[in-house]
Amino acid sequence: MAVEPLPSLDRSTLRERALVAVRSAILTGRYGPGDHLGEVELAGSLGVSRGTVREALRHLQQEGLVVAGARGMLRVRALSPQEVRELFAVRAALEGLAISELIASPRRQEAAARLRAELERLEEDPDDVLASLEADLGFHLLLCQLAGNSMLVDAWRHLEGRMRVTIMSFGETTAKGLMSAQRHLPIVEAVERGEVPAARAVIEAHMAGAAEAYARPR
Amino acid sequence: MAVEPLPSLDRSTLRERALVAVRSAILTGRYGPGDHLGEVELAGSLGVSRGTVREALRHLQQEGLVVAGARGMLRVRALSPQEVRELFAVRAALEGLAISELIASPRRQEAAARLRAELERLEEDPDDVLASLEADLGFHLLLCQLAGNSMLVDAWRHLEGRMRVTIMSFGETTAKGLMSAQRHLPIVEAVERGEVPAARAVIEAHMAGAAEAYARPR
DNA sequence: CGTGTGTCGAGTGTCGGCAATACGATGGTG
DNA sequence: CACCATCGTATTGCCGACACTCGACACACG
Repeated sequence: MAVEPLPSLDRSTLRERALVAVRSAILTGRYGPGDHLGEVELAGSLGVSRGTVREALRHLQQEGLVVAGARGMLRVRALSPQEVRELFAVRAALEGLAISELIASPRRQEAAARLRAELERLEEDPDDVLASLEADLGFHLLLCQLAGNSMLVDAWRHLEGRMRVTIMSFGETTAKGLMSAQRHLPIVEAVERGEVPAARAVIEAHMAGAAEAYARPR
Repeated sequence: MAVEPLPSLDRSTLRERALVAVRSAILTGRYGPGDHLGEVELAGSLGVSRGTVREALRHLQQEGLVVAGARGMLRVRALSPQEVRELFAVRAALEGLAISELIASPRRQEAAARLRAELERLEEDPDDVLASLEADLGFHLLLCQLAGNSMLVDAWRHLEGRMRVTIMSFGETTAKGLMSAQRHLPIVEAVERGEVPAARAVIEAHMAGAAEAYARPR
């Protein structure tokens, strides 16, 4: 008799799978900024219908990864240096909120410990840019999540895709120094010390540094 | 011969029109929180195909006005008091950024004047709740736009729908005092004076007040 | 009487096709 | 040679139909 409790099946819809497929195709550079994302082409290569791809593309459009060009054709978005700066400014505002809510929470020290643990992922393999990016964004997302504000997390995620294209569109060189554990340590320390204004200043400096790096023309 | 310069035609797609139709149906209370939004029913009453309605619904889902319930069925979202507080906290963070960027800009006084002009709309007809809501949100949106940060505007708009359902779900009574010009005047004055920390404090107080009012159970 | 099974209605998921539109090539014309 | 009408093509907008899943209910069977 079979006692093995059969692994639960993948319940995701085709639309969801198409979404992650197209998103990661963009994020890995398979499609670069400005490239045209044709419904028929994508539907063909993914092996699904146009309608399905369409919904995925609309989702990405709302995510800001894709913009409508002439005749409603969708293309991979290219962020101007100005927009990159704006993006990081908004992130700074959101994460500034996160850090002050975190500090105000009773679980502050526990949260700081979680963040400190997350930092280790940044140290693991500094040469693997992809892993470092995941660790970096993971750290900042965790910061938002620990603040316990679901709307904040949602707003942050709304920016995530644009962050990723921006960072990925740079070569390895730029990203390297920015995603080190050392650069993130002050954030954790600020949480531990619990001084809100100082903590916000740390976040703002962190973001300002990144913004300038990524706003430089390639 | 016709010299009348014929009004330019409506070039919006059916999808866009379906989107605003469904959105305003929700916002005006035609569908209340928890109500089921069936594709077939909507498609029928709007006179369009299911696919078209579907895209509109997905958009609203990303906007946070609609959530997926059992078996993928979409329903109008109901925000908990906790979520309402979170929402206003994020708004405070965003508009805090707006106000400080605005103050830092060289066009500060001109912007303050624009805001002051916008205030008048709030005074026009304090008894018309709908108009007051438009004027209120218009004022805050203008604040973000004047900051000249497109990502900020985008993030703010991402919250807009949820703001509207929250406010509309209250009767006239609650909303009245909150949307007065008098309550918004300190914001303009803070911009004029140009003191960033004070201005942020004003915004935060403004949002905190609104949050507590709308987080009260009905 | 409980349990498992078939059936049915309601809904969403997915698809392929037709229509509309804009763009570019092509060829004709002054 | 410049200009313009025309046609083909690439691409999205929109639709109707079929397939699948789920939950509720009835029903036979032990």
